[in-house]
Amino acid sequence: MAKKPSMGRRKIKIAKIEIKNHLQVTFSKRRSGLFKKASELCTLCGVEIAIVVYSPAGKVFSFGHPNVDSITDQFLSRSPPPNSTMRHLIEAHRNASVRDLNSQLAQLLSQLEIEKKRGETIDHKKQLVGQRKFWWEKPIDELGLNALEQLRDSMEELKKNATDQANKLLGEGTINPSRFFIANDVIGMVDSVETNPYQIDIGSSTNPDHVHNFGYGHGCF
Amino acid sequence: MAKKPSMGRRKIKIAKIEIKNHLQVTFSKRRSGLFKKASELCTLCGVEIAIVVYSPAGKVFSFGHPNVDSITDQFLSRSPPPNSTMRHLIEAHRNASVRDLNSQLAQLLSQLEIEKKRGETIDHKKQLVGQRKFWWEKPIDELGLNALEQLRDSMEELKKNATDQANKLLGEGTINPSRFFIANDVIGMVDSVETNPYQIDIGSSTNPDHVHNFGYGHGCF
DNA sequence: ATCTATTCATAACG
DNA sequence: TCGTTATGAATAGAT
Repeated sequence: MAKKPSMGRRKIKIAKIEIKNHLQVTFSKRRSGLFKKASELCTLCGVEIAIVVYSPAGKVFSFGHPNVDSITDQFLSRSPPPNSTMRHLIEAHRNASVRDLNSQLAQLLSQLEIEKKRGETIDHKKQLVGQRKFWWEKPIDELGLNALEQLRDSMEELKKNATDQANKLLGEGTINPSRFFIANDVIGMVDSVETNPYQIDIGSSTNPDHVHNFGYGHGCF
Repeated sequence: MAKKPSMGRRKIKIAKIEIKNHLQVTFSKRRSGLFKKASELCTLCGVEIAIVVYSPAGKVFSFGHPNVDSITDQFLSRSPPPNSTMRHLIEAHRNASVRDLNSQLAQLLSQLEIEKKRGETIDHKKQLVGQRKFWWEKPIDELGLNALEQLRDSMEELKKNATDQANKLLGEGTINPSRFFIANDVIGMVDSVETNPYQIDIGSSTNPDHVHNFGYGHGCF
């Protein structure tokens, strides 16, 4: 056999791939590569990372990692608003217990409100500058916020009770977080929510070191 | 010059680097590498990506969308994908077990992160333009708000499903479900939230003046 | 930060 | 999607 000429890797220009099939392959490969790099960075440097990718098809792929040993707060003093909250949320999430999902959700929603307000502010500026009136704006704003608040409240209550009840049904005298979500040293990857050929192994994180198995599945922070 | 025998790259074990100096260098290098990869993936496949990294020093590094230039505009003018995300989330919620609530929360978190990034991008753009130049670019301005509202709607649905499920669970118990979920304006006493310093006023709805039911929160969601 | 030898990632193909 | 191969890229270690 004279030839096995796989042209091997060839240089490509970084521009949008047009051939759909090709694009799909590349996306898949590079996504894996990216997540792998991220996981390595996590392990090597003990940092916290969150990655979210929206595929062209609208699917969502995400990667997250807990393992936060080094959390200083040089940042806290600098940018107090959303990020610190975020960091807190993530950090807290890693120790999530069933009952705490409640408060975490609350925080999330609070954050949402903040973001929403930011958006409203933008709209408001638009008013000042342009010819936009505020006839529809205010009603909608109030509506949205109010709805949001109610939603938040209800959800908190709901989730609290739901989780409590669920725990009872599951026969948990003592809430043991790790039983459900925790895998502190496990790098979690959340694949697009539906197709999950693989299952994440939550319980047996026997070897924290060699966790390259970001089991495609619901990940934990 | 006779020789420059750098040992060249050597294989390393993927485990936490202890030598701080070394770690810092590696972190820096790999972080940029990661971001570059992300950028390429953005360009090649036209996807949206958000990366947040909390360095061991507590610093925050983030990578938004694409590389600010090429794909940003194109993406911002398009309808945001969050829809499908939430759809999946909601769908997944049907089979939600307590355990899955965790991953869903993670998804929401990620979603929020995206929104925040988007907002920052918008703000940044406004600055560059001079605060009042392109207000006609409504699509861009409204995108964040719109996405947020979609999120809100989706969460309502999520809650609805959650409620159903919770009621189902409670239906097997002795407690009357309606006591917990049927009255949004009567709740107000969520206690598992105060543990968090960043928790904003949970809006216990104790203020009658603010409780308008704009059609969003009647009874259950 | 720069350089080099190597390892790692991956484009094209089956 | 998965495996193979040759090549392009990233980067560990030292300067």
